[in-house]
Amino acid sequence: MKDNSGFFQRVYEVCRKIPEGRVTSYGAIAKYLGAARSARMVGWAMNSSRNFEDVPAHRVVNRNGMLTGKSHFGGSDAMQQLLESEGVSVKDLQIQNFQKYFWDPMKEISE
DNA sequence: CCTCTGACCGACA
DNA sequence: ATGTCGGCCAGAG
Repeated sequence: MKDNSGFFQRVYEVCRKIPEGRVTSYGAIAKYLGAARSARMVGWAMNSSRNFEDVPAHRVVNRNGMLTGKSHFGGSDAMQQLLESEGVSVKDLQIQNFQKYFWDPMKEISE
């Protein structure tokens, strides 16, 4: 529904819709975009997202609730700190009650 | 222009 | 249950 023909732009859009204190997985976003097998690119899109501050990549983790991309946040626990700051419990790069904080774009975003 | 890799996920042995 | 492999799109060399 946008002239953004790029796959990345769609990922950014969904990420921006992620509510504060909520997290989602790469696969969920990819699935929402209709490319569950392209989950790898979702994470990669996030890498490029560092050019766009509007994209909270720290709210995006892998399917296990693990902060796999934490290493890309400057090498520090910035990602974990951000999540905890939003009320998300994180232990050793792993989100506690991940299912509870999980935010599914497919369910929340119904267009 | 061609090749390879990348913050993943799911299937198969 | 654990380990390995393939797959998708896009950008960099």
